Amino acid sequence: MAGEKNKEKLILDSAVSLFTSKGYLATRMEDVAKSAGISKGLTYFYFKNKEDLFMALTKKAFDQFKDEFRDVYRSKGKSGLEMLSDLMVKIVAFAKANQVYYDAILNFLDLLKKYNNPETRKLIDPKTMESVHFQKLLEIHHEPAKIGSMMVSQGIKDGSIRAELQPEITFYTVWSMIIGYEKMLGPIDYEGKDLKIHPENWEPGFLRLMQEMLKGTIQATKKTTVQGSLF
Amino acid sequence: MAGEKNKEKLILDSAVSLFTSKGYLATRMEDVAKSAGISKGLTYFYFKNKEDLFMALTKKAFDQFKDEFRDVYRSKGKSGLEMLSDLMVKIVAFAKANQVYYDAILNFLDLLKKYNNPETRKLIDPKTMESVHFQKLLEIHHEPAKIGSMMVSQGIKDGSIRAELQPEITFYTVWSMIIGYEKMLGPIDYEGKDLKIHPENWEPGFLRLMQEMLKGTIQATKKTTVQGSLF
Amino acid sequence: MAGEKNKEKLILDSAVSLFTSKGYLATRMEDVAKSAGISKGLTYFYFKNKEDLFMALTKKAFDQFKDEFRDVYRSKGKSGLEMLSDLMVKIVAFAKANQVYYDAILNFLDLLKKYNNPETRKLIDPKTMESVHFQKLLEIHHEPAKIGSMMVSQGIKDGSIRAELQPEITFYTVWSMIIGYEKMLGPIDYEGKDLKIHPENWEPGFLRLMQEMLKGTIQATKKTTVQGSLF
Amino acid sequence: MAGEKNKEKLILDSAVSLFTSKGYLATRMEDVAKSAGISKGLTYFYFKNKEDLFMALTKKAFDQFKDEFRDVYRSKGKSGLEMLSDLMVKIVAFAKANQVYYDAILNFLDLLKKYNNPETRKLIDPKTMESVHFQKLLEIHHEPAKIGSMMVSQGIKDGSIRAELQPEITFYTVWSMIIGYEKMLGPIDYEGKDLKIHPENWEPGFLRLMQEMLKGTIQATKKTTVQGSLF
DNA sequence: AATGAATGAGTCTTCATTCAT
DNA sequence: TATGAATGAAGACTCATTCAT
Repeated sequence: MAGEKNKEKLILDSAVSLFTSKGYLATRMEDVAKSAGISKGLTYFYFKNKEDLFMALTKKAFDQFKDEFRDVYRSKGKSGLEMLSDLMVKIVAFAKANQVYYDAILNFLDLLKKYNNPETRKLIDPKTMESVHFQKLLEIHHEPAKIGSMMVSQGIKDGSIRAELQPEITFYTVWSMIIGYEKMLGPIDYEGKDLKIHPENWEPGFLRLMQEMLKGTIQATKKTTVQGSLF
Repeated sequence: MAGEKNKEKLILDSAVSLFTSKGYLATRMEDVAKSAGISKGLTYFYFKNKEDLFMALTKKAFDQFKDEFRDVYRSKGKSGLEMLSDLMVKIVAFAKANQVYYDAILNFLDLLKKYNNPETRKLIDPKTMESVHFQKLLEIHHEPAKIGSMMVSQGIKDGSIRAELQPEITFYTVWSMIIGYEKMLGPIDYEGKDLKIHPENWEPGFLRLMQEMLKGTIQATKKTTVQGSLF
Repeated sequence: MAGEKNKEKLILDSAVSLFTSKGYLATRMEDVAKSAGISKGLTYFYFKNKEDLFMALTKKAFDQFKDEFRDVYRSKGKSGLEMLSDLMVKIVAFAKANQVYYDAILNFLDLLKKYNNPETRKLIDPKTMESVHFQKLLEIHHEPAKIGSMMVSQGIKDGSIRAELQPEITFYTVWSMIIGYEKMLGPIDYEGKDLKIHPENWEPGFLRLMQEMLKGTIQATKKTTVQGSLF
Repeated sequence: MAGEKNKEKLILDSAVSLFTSKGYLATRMEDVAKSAGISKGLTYFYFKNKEDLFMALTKKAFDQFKDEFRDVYRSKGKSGLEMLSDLMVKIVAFAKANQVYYDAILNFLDLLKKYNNPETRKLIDPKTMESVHFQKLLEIHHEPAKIGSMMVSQGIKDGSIRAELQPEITFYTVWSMIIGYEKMLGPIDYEGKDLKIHPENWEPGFLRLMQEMLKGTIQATKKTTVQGSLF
């Protein structure tokens, strides 16, 4: 159709779509090609192999993820805590709206853990290691976190976040909480016999804990609450 | 004879060992059989298929996970917060010592998320759905969380944890933080240009945040700290 | 049909048949399997890969080749020169009757040349190097030559071959001549404008040269000629 | 311009270089193009396909091979046997210095054998048959042999080679011996348990046999030996 | 003459799973 | 229970070749 512009993007988009509906493993390169309206061979012209394609997708995921961070950081007239709260909302929304991207990011974090441990580095697929996009990711993956940390710094400066907190550590803690939260949605959604927890019940509690963790002195008066719903 | 149950255990142990060293995908059923010293065919006598084997492994992981919870809960003379703190240490240690089990548990949480969403339930491998062990897991997976919640209740009762916290929600929040923490160890280990964070730096901050989240009134005087190192 | 005895042999025979009619490259593993009446997978059960199958075939070729040598060497009442002459006839006949085997042997000689040169050894397909049959061939390939050399020794002892000749060197020279002869049949068969050479013309001259090369003192009287036609 | 023929030569040279280092099969047309500094498409402008390129290369090999023959034949003041001896040295040197060319020549001889046999002619790749260069080769391939035969005739005339030998037959026999010699270098290099033969040992014996095969009456007095080393 | 994106037939290879014994 | 030969669907990847520009 109208998609003659960028073959690379076309392939990537097809991959996202197919990974979403069938999963990475169940998606064959030929499916991707067909869905993109091109030949199988051309897919290999643009991406060295399936892993490389997935790493390219992951790279795109990180870029987009970073954009979300940037958008929040650029918003005027917000305190650091408000930005951080907004960011949390955005991240959760991003995870919901772009499952494949979000999973790709989490998968990359796992890769990173293996990569950083000499013992486990060899477990990483050589194809992955050789991917240019993987190498690029190694360079840029911390960028979102960097922006997130800047939000915390901002919060400390404007008094919305406790002064004694260390920006990077604080941001990573928040992010890790969100990641855990996302993972936890599985069991939380479960209708156990004795344990009746639903996201709707968890949400406010989770949020309150998080905010109290961060709140600085100003908060007592201004009484900031998260804008929009996290969930 | 007494041999049956042993064979099953033998297979499972072999699987754990191989999944650890090569990963689930790279491990072939034949490898498992060979490592267990039995024939390929017999593996299929004890486990319907590879997915079923993995679900059995996951079940075992949950059992062992639950034992850790129980052990902590049984310890005498500890406040709720102390138990929770001990539990955190135990979980992190468990994750480190039993990577495959821990990954299996996280994988099950992902499955659960898909399972609970009618839209995504169909993405679950039919082999998984048919597994007896998967069905069993659906019944018992909340047990660890149940014990964890009891610790929070205990903490509220003994004043070590804020009274206004809801036990289940609080426990899941704590657990989700630990899960996120684990996931985050990948990027945290990274030596970025501007962002110099290492697990050793993150640890204390993460812990403090967590404890302050929970601390009740007693704490001011008793000054509880986590026993042992989380990491 | 009746071929239920030895699958390995069945596959090998199918391979020979197909390599003969289509060539090694043009023959797909699936063809071999189909021709053998088995599944593609089973072919890989018996042979690691296509190269391995080819090396197994080469091994068989050498075995059979060696048998020809042994048969000649065992023949009673023959002088060394007569045995050597018989052998030449046999080799040429073998080459004609078992083209694939003969080509496999020549191919192995090429491999050997590469293998013995550290500079070119890396040009050998890793699959070939890893083949058990290739390793076996490295051990046994000289056996035919050993028997051939024994024939020369015999000839020197019985006076049918010049005493000053060195057995191994002489045998290898003879064998190399046969190999060259075989290779040369291509152009010799050609109807050039100026050069009218046909195998029938070449044959006697080639033979005479060869025999004169070897003849000892006894020959003058006994007037031995090659039994049967070389060609 | 003068560029056309240069491009063709450029491609051919690149092909030789790559075939030498990686082999024909492992060399992709794209590699050849890249190495020649041109586009893949242009390669197909100059050569119909990969086979055609290889046949062009073979043609060049024959031309160069023939030049070697001519050079020897032109040398003044040499007897026929001396020329033939010189030629042998040259051929072996050529094989060593231009492996790809030499292999291409041998490959052509195999093709010729198939071509001359109606049964096997159909086994030749149609691409090869259609190649202009292959057709040309059919016409000119005997030229080196023609010159070689003239050397033998010369030797017979000047008494350095036995009068009873037939020139063509004799030359082909000599050539075939050299071909066989080359092929045999593989196993000869092998350190067998019982068979300790090395090229250095084989050389003199091989040469002596060859010379005695040819020597005429004059030789007894003149005592010609091969000039330079064959190996 | 020259480019290089695009094609797609062609093949090897893997491995979970079955089943006759 | 136990074996392991046998199956066959599935899929990644290559590369000679074409052709619009």
